[in-house]
Amino acid sequence: MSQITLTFPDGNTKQVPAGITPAEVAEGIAPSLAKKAISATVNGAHYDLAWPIDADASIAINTMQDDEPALELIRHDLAHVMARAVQALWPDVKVTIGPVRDNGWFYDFDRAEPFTPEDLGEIEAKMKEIINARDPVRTEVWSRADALKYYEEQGEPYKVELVNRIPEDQDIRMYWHGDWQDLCRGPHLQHTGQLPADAFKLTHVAGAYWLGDNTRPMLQRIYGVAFKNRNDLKAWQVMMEEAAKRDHRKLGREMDLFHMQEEAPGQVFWHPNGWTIYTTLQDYMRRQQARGGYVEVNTPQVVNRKLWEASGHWENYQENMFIVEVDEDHAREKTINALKPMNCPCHVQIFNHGLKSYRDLPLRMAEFGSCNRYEPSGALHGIMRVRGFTQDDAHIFCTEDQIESETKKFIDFLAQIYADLGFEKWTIKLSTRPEKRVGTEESWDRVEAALGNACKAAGYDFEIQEGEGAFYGPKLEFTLTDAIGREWQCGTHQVDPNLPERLDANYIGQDGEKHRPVMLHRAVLGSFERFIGILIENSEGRLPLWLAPRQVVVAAIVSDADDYCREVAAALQAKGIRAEADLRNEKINYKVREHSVGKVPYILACGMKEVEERTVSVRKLGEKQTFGATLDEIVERLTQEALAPDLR
RNA sequence: GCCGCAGUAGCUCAGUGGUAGAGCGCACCCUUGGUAAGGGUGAGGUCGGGAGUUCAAUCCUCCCCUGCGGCACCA
Repeated sequence: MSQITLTFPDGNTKQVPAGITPAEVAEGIAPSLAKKAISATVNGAHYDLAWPIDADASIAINTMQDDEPALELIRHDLAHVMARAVQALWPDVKVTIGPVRDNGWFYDFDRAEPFTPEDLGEIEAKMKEIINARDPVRTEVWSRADALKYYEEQGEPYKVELVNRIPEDQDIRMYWHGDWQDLCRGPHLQHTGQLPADAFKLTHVAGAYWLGDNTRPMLQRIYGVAFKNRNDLKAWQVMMEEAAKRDHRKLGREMDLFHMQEEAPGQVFWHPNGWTIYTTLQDYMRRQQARGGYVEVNTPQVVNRKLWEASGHWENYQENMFIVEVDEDHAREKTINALKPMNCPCHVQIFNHGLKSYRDLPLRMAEFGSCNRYEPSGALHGIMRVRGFTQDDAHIFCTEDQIESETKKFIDFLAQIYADLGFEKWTIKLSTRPEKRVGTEESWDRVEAALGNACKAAGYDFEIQEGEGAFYGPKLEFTLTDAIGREWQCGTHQVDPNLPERLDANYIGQDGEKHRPVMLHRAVLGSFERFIGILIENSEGRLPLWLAPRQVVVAAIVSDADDYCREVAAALQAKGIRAEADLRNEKINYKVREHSVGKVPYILACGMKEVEERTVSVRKLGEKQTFGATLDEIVERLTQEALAPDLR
């Protein structure tokens, strides 16, 4: 048998027979390592301990100390253990697929009856039995014909389909957990006893389409989470509770920001507090846009179908549009209109009004554009996914040569805004040409390169999302990370040569001839509704002072201080601070608690001591320690602190 | 849109085949209290909407609406 050379992480090499398995390699190093081993990393690929190595390779034996392979295997093996438990409890259930995802895994089953929460408890118990049985995990490579025959006999139609979907040149691998078997590419642990019986939890059940295709049957999906040990599971549970505390729907109620009701699904009733955040943010964006060289416009809500036909929305986007018919009784003839789902066609109308010269380009046209989209009912979520919303939208009309510099300028613009709003960490994704597309290869080459170059020029790396661009052009997506590590895609920047073509936009070039401009669709926040939701969740309602709807409450400790409290509040209000006096017949404890729960950044308490000294006792949100300040000092301090970041 | 779950006072929730309760909030009274809930009294509900079963429905059945968790969607 021929020899191969294995290279270990410490640089040592060893001659071994070809076809050796990582399990044997581990055994050769130390029997204790062989026992602890969970998998191997061979030439960078994750290997099962039972897979033979046929050629020279670098190898590292993994144990539970190695986080990434350990979690991958724990979650993946638990997916199989769960499927086995389900079939043990309900033999008629058909198994499908069960990948690792997020902090755990899911597995989809075909079962007439949905699973109940009680079922989940039973499944968990059965899984623990399986883990405790320490069943060996075995792997075998089967022929396609054998696999098909086996699954047909077993009555597992989904597995038959999966086998048929495996590419011809790929091995068909079967894994046995004890006497239960599943189709899987592996790798897996040595035996189920390596799984942590106390560090996993089945979380919920949900419907999911087979292969993610809404024309295929809906299956029952069970989600689970798993970690290396019980403490990590607990940490995850704490994290989930933290996330629940930040829920903007809950905070929106507690802070009296907005409400929604069934007569207007997917639309927001902004209360005074919430609307203050909204307008403050909008004022800030308006100043930024003015600085960024944008002109602001405003366009109609209800627009005749003819324009949507011309723009292509009628054909491609009608499902998502609110259609408005005007009846003969009211109009001379029946017309069909739609609420605008996007602003771009209207912006082209403004561009087209009057002749444009190359000297007008780039023309950056911004609108706080109120749009309505008939989003599918299941998609609605608080103020994050709504049917009526306002975008911080703009379209940059420019030449193809200007795309790169305009893109860079936009990235700089967006970076400043994200920084001002407290988001330090964000990433860029570049989506490239999809399979179905318009335009020449050469123009896609040029435009994709322009976007990439602009990112680099602005000093940012980007990740490529192959084939995820729009049919008319590539796009950049800007995703920010919030305080608890969740990601939100907000900013977008899309190159569109198509709409100017469809709506016949043109400008007169230096040569005196008509030319077609390109449009860049771009947004920084996305929508005010969603972005405010993100701001709330990111800050847990503790918005920075300049954005807080109620910035200061002046709370009277005794009623003899009422007049002074009014005076303090008035002095702050005179400086533009959103201050109010709380003169209610309540104890200071009560007032402090209520305004703390209400996330008011500053409480200024005043009793007779403060009245006599003309001071205030300052309590900052989240801090137990109070401090004293004179009236003049606190007015000066808060006036400075309450300035928007761009006005400091 | 699809699967599952839910909808009772402003909020959080309990409850029953004979039309309903708590805590918080709200109003009024007492209390003037020094940094996260002082005490008392009171008002407040077509039990999401419609239909059906029943002597009787908030409760059982069906349809619809809305919300929640996913899936799909996000030209």
